[in-house]
Amino acid sequence: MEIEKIYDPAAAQTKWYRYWLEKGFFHSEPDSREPYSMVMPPPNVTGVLHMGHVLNNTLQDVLVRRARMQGKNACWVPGTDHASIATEAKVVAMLKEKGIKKSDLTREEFLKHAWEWKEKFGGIIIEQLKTLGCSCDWERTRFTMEEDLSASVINVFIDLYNKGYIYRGVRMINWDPKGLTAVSDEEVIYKEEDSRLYYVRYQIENSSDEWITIATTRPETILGDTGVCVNPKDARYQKLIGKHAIIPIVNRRAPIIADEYVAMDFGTGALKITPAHDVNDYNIGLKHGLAAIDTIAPDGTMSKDAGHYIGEDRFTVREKIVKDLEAKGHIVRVEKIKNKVGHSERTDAVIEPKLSVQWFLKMDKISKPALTHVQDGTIRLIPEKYLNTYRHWMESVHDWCISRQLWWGQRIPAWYCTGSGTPACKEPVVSAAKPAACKHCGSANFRQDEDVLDTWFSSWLWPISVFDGFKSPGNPDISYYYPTCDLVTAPEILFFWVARMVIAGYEYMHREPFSHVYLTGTVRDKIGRKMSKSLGNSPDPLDLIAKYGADGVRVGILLCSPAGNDLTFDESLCEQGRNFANKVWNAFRLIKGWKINNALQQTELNKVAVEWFGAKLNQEIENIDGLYSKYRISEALMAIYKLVWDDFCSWYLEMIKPPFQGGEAMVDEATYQATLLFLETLLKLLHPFMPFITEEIWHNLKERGEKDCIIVSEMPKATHYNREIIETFEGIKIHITTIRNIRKSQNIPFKEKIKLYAISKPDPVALDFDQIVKKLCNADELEHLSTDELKQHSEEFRNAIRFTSMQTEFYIPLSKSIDKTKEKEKLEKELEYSKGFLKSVMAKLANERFVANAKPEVLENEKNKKADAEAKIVALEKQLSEL
RNA sequence: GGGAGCUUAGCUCAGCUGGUUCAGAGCAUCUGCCUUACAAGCAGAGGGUCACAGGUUCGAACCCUGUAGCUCCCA
Repeated sequence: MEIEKIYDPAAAQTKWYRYWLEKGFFHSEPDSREPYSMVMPPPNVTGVLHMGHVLNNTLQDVLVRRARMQGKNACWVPGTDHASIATEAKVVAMLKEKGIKKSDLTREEFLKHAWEWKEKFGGIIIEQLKTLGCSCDWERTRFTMEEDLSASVINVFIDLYNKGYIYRGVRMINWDPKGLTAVSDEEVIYKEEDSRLYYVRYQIENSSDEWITIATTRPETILGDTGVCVNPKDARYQKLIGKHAIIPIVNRRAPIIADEYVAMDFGTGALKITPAHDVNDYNIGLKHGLAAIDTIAPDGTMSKDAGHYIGEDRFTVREKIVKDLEAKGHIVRVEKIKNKVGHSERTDAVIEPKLSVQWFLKMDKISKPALTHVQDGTIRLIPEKYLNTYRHWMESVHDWCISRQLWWGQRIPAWYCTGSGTPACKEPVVSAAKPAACKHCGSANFRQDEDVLDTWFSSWLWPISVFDGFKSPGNPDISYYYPTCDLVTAPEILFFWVARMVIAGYEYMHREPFSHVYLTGTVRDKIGRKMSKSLGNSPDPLDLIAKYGADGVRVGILLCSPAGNDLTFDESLCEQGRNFANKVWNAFRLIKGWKINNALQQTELNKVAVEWFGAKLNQEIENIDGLYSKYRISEALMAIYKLVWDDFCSWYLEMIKPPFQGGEAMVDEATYQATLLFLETLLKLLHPFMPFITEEIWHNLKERGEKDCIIVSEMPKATHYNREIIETFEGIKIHITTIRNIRKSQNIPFKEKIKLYAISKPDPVALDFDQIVKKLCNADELEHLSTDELKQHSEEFRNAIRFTSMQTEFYIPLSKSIDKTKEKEKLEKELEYSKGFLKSVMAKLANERFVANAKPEVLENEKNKKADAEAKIVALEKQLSEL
């Protein structure tokens, strides 16, 4: 059977993914083995696969496949997140296209549309992950809004409310006028923008021409001003403190107060106070008892309370009010300024600070264990540099605003009595079901809180809820899989999600939810921009997979992803991955083409080659294990890459490659079996990174039983190995490279056989490699001569090229005369370098303080360097004189 | 405004306790090869004032101080 010269990944991908699923290799049930569990950061139901997911999920798949092969009971739980704001926005947009307005629908009708949307599009990303090769336990796929998980969310809310952690209060919140919802602090993105700073003068009450000038970037908020504040130390305003200013347009009298908060050097040093629309103003207002007038409606237009420009958008009003103020002589001047403006992460609308009644989770007490257990190493952040950031946040954590003015999500289980009622009836009743009767007035009429909970309020329970830890505490799954082992996620959501999962883990399981948090970098394009849909600078992963194969894409993304560092992704990396797959394929093709000849004895050459690669393989397994333990995944991949390509293909296979004779390549049994075992070992090491091609070759190598798959094979472990042979071969490699170099510089074609003579004290281990040197240098002879014997060859060596490699002198007799000038130049250059090197070593050794202070090993080393350099100089000088 | 981090070859990055694992890897580049596994390949080679300026030290990519540029987080 002819094997294709170029590996075609497409067929193998569908074939093996289906096979793995059929055999249930991804599925896990608790048993006596050590568990390895991991929860997938649930992607949004609105999402389609992007490069960030590719990176994140490839890493997880590598970890989980390796764990599975190490004999652990591996369980990777996938799922999706309902993403309140994003999904609701999508559904609203979809309805709008159909000509339906959300406001025309009842809550139930809207939710029906939302669920339909979710059923239709919500699974896309999950299917895409399969293309990538993710070995998730799909039977355990969860969704944050499914019935059980929603029940857990509601119960946790009630529990925390009863514990006194959840409260309802009026707070300054970040209002998204486009999404018509509150968003958390973490969902506000500050962008630097070109703005204007308007200097506006307010007349002092009862004065004819006395003014105070304030500076503001938001003149439209003047309508809500209830005070003017100056620094108490500011000499300019001493006489005004305690007086009143008249707010223009609205003609409201507002007290001039003094507070340390005001910076004297910003603007005019006088600050207008709008308690309803600025968080700092709000705090000052509270302190000084100023009224808060809410002048901006939820949709970002001026409200009735503004009294002017009612119903007009805040940005239109900004232009208008400036004109009106100017007309009335209030504008003193206008400056250009750069300031940071908050935008909604979801809708990009400019955030409006707004007073609002919201639900909050008190964070001070509940978050304590989440800090201590990250600091004490129970939970390890990788890379560690995030510890600082984490601590900083946890030490200054704010209460978490958990209500959202949306319909898509878990509705807050709070009920308000609508009976005639006493004032006490206004207090909400928190319970999963509608209360039977009001405790205060006996009414049976209640309305439920309109708001839903923040999506993170459900995903923070994820590592517990996916194992039904709330629904049935202590069930076999939760007892076996919790705490999970690794969590792989992006640093952007360290606080949104990771920290909160830790909090929930300690609150409800009294244990960490995971022991390691691997934080990936951000995927950026070639010029350093974050890859995003809006920029259109992200390739479609599915296109990449079609072009380079899933294995190629996996290798491509991992090659450039050191933990926690951003990665600049370039398509050429996938090409490199594809090329590597092809290399592996061809190594297999070569070996597969050999015929075993039982009449053949294993040659000395093959025996040495097998011995060397066996040692090298074990050394690298040890190395790779070390890299994994430090979560240096891309380095582990590179180590395997080099092991396969350089050591196995370029060195080992070239050593043992049998010649073609009579159309067949014959190899002895022992070498063949050893090589096969090496290849299998390499495939296993490679499997977590390149699952498809390794499984394909695995089954092509020999007939396998139904369940004899590489995915469940045993990961190779390092055994004791011969370090000496590796070291010796490193020297031999240098000889070979030097000889190849000489060939090239002398224009000796590789096909032409050469004779080699070496003058050295033969090293028994090195001698074993003689056959290999001959083969790889295409020499038909390699003779070791003593200095005396050398003399006998003097005639023959008259026209020989002579060179030194690692203190061994070599001679290659040539048929034609050699190019002496070129050779001389090269030797002189080398001599010059060696002399310079010796000089630097001598200088060190002549330095008394160095000799006195340096460690003995270091000193010894310098002495060796000196001896080596001196010997080399002698040899080079001799060669030069002979030329 | 406050904090954290980064700057090493053309590109992306390693570089642990200051000293032979110290200036490295992969890619790209250049040169020669269509050699019976692979041109998606083989064999070689050339690339760096370790951001800059000081300091500590016998010795600095590594430690200290300052400067510049970049990134992220928080307000």
